[in-house]
Amino acid sequence: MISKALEEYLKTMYVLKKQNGNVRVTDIANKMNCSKASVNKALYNLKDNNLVNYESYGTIELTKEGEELARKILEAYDIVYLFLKDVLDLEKEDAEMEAEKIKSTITDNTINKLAKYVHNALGLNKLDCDYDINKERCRSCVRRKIQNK
Amino acid sequence: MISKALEEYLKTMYVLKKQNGNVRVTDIANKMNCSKASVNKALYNLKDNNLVNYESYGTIELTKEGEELARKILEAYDIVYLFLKDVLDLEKEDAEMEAEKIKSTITDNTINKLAKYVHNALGLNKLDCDYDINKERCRSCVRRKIQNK
DNA sequence: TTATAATGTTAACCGTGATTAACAAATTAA
DNA sequence: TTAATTTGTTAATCACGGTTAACATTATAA
Repeated sequence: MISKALEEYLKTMYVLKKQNGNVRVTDIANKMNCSKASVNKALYNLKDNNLVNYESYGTIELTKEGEELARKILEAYDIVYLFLKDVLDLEKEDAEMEAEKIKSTITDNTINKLAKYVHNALGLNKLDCDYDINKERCRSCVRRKIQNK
Repeated sequence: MISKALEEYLKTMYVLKKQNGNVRVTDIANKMNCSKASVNKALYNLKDNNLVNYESYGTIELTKEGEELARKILEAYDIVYLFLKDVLDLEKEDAEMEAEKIKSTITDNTINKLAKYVHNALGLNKLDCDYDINKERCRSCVRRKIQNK
């Protein structure tokens, strides 16, 4: 089990890869509002956990395992975000911030139950996830999560 | 704003006071599964924040401010717990663990919205019983619900 | 092609929250 | 009342996640 902090780095790398096609220390640092030194540390830590491949000054690549975990983290975020925004009726910005924190603390089981609940509360066709990275992936992952239960 | 770790210590002190009538380093350490040294540190840290009164080898007393914060923390826990257990249908033990973590990360605003939602979803007393940290009504409403289980 | 700029790395450091181990103080039992 | 036990304190240390500042490497523009 890696730390919540490392999960955040991994998630950001995954998103940047989808967005830009590549992943760079500077971009991660900008996105996460931290120093490049911190990113560098995190990078080698994730490498030790077999979640990224990396050599000094080289390209950052998520391993298969790393990608799976990143996707899982994003799915959790999506579900919590949807709940906060569309069920609890939080403002978009608040929902984003809170989802980020909550998704880092709860178990898979809770996420699953929440997904089910969100699905029922909102209706299958209306799963309107406007998480800005990748609408299709996000929507389908939430739907899949829900339908599998 | 004190840290989540310190909030936990404060909460535990409040509960022990209610339970035993007094608060002791050893009891806190046992309840929180940590060393007495850690409790001691936390104690002086809370003292610096005017949340407890304490002198070496003396009795531990929560200040007015400390009691208020402790109550607020417990209220947040109750709301989240109720949601997880009775709305999401988690097992009691899971709901307890998850509520502990979630309540430490979310804002008052989210707690308020969640409280409102839980009240509606479970058909608790009055709709005008808006959750509010300072409203005794609401707290007792939720407490009653929890204790009925 | 070489200076300059951008990018990435490393070392030394900080705060927080935890630990253990040795000690001090207070309480309890003989 | 004194010895033993329990309770509380302190110092030294650790891991983690972060920082800055100096440096190394790579990329880019003249």
